[in-house]
Amino acid sequence: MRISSKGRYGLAASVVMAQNYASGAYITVASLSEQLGISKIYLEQVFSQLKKSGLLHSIKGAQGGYRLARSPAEISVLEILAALEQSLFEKTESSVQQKAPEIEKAMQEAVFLQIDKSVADTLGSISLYSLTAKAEEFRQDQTYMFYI
Amino acid sequence: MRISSKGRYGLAASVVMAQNYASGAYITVASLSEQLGISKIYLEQVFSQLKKSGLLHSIKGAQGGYRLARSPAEISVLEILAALEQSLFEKTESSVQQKAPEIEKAMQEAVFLQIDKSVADTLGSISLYSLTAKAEEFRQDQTYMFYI
DNA sequence: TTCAATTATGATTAAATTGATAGGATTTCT
DNA sequence: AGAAATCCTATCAATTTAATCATAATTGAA
Repeated sequence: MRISSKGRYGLAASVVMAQNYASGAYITVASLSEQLGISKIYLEQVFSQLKKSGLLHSIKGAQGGYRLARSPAEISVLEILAALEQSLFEKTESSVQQKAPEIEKAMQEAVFLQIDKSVADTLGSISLYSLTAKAEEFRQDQTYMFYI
Repeated sequence: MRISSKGRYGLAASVVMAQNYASGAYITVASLSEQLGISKIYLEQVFSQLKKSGLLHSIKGAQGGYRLARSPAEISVLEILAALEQSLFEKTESSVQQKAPEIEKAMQEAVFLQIDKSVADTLGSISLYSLTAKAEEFRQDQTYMFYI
């Protein structure tokens, strides 16, 4: 399934935020942008949305930046993507309501509702913590491969 | 999750095709278009794709039309939507491969692959037959409500 | 108190996708 | 021959997405 750039960038940036969470430091968009190779002004918009959704806390001005509002273990990938991917979570609208309402109802109940449930279930069960832990594993594997 | 018009139309039309499968008749796009209140020329495109995917069989010319290539019990909603919704089944592309390959890998494995799996699982387990049966239930409920 | 660093916000642009229409070519039954 | 269909390709408008730009507001520190 296609996840938009906004979602992918937001997710990747959230992992870096999680890696820095323990330190309590506030991270600037500029440093994330460089670290991940993402346009800074675009990432600003992404962070603005994440903040609006209550996932980030920010401090303005010099020495300011962003910080996760909660611990990575208490943030699910569902929340992050829901804040950024409209189309992934909006309800599928009606198509043949007028002339064939019984088909419309059946599709809604048997198909669209089920997809939404399973996606929400799947994403809701992945914490930002576990995602970050997995990235950490990969990082170490890579280091080994590099030095052998 | 947003399912495009193509997907919704194709699914609804497939239900009608399933309702007619037992009769062995070939159904025209024109009649489906009227029955469902969908633009005929648009539905033609939808059917062209469904045919290309092997879900429909067609006969050209006068008295021609379309027919399901297999019985509704042997067709899953997954196959129908896969034929019509590119974005639902294309792999999510890379975002931060260059600068943070370990985060990219973790997202792919822990998030994107899992969503794809659960969607495919869910949709693969719904047959066109069961969807049609559900529509039939709703139709009967409606009839009762109408005459009481 | 000024300056630089930073978030915050809204407008703008360009490209891609989607939804729909149009026209005609081809096939086949009567 | 003519009508009824599928088939094919091009086009258009609207929407969404990705990215940029400009600028306001806030704040720490020299």
